[in-house]
Amino acid sequence: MSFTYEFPRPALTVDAVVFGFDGSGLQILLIRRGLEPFAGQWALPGGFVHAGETLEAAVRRELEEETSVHAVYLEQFHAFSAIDRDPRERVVSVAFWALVRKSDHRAAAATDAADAQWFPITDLPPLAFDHADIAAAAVTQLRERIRSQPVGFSLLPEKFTLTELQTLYEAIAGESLDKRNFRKRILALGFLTALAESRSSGAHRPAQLFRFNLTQYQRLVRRGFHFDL
Amino acid sequence: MSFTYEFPRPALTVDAVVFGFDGSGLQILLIRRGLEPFAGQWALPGGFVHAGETLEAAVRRELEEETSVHAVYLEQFHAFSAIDRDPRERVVSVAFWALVRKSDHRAAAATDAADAQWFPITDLPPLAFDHADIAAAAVTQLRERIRSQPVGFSLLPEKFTLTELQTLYEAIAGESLDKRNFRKRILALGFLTALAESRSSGAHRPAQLFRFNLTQYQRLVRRGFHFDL
DNA sequence: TCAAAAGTGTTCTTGATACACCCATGC
DNA sequence: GCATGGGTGTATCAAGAACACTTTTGA
Repeated sequence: MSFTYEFPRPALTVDAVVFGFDGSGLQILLIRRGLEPFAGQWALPGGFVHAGETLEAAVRRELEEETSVHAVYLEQFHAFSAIDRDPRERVVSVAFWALVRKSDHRAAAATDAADAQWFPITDLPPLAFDHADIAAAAVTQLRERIRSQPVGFSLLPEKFTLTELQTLYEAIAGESLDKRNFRKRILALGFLTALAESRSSGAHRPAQLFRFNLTQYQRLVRRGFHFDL
Repeated sequence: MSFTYEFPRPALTVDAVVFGFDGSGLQILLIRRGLEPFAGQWALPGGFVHAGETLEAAVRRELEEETSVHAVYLEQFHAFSAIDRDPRERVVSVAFWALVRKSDHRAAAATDAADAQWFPITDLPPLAFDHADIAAAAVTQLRERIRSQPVGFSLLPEKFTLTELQTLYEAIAGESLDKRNFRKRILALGFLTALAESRSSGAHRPAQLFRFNLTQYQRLVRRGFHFDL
């Protein structure tokens, strides 16, 4: 089956910058390319958009095929269209960033099949195509987004401690925060629910567990609520 | 000349939501479609992306061809990919929003060639395709953006009064602002330069003119400055 | 009993808000 | 001299920043 067109069309792909959190730093999921160009190099997961699927469906499919991770949160952020970004032909790529709960995904966490691997954002290998630019843009977006949207929770387990949450925010912001002020502010927002449980992890006082209360958050938003940390 | 591909490819277009300001309200530039589908209906300017041009180049070309306006500011904001958004074939469109100085463009202001026309954002006609969604998304983005980026100045003449600037901010935010507080805040940001001139417009005290000082703004940004009105 | 992380309040400073009158001009 | 929009200051309040010690547990 082949298709004929009047004018040459740019091909359309999607690429995903998948973020994970290992308890101390932010990471990105990369795959090792098998084929030329850039064979053997690390790249973002992604691929061509099929004619019958939306961009988001294409990203989800590619993520499933190439890395078997399930993104909790997925958001489109920019289309990259430099003329020579792919040496083979003209390709425009719509980039997404995604958040994954590594804790939920034993499979994803263990995607050490040598062809998919997590890398700390502070220490990425050389990337194929313009993927380094795409990854950098995604990090910038995530940094901005976390200040005003409750996206961070998609990187943590359902139940988490305030210290874990703070560590995550510090990893994304790239600066350390005052413990008392962080707790005051985040609790004052009113969409964290304290659970009856706590979790002990070593020779010290166990930590109170919390979860993100989505319905409460949505109720606040409907009342015109918005925050800026 | 025709081109053959292995798999059907979604076509790629760009669409532009062009904002202008008439001194009292925000407006969007629309064109009347000549061809089916949606012949005779209003639509956003835009069209197919050629193989040798970036997305931004494609928008600028289409804007020039269809409306002869020159966008001072142009920013990509979202790719729209619903399967059936174009009844003819599969089309993915990358949408941009653009800011135009109507005051500079006698031509653009006079694009009343019946096939391109300004409409107040509060009173848009029915639009072709999913263009109403695209326009709504652009307005949302502009509202958010103006709070933390000095984009508004691209809608005003180079020289403007603080009252004009305030009226613009009020039109975008959709709420009225306190005159003294607005002036205090906007001047405290430190990137407006007071000119030696003033402008009189009727039987009252003439207004001081200002201009946006781009180099000063960039200097501030380099020092980590950011604002949130 | 010691080490290690969890948890907690107050003071001070800064920025946001609310608010009312005089000024310069053209008619 | 009057109507019209331009221009200015202060007092109050709320939110953010700085800062150090006690608690609970396991080893």
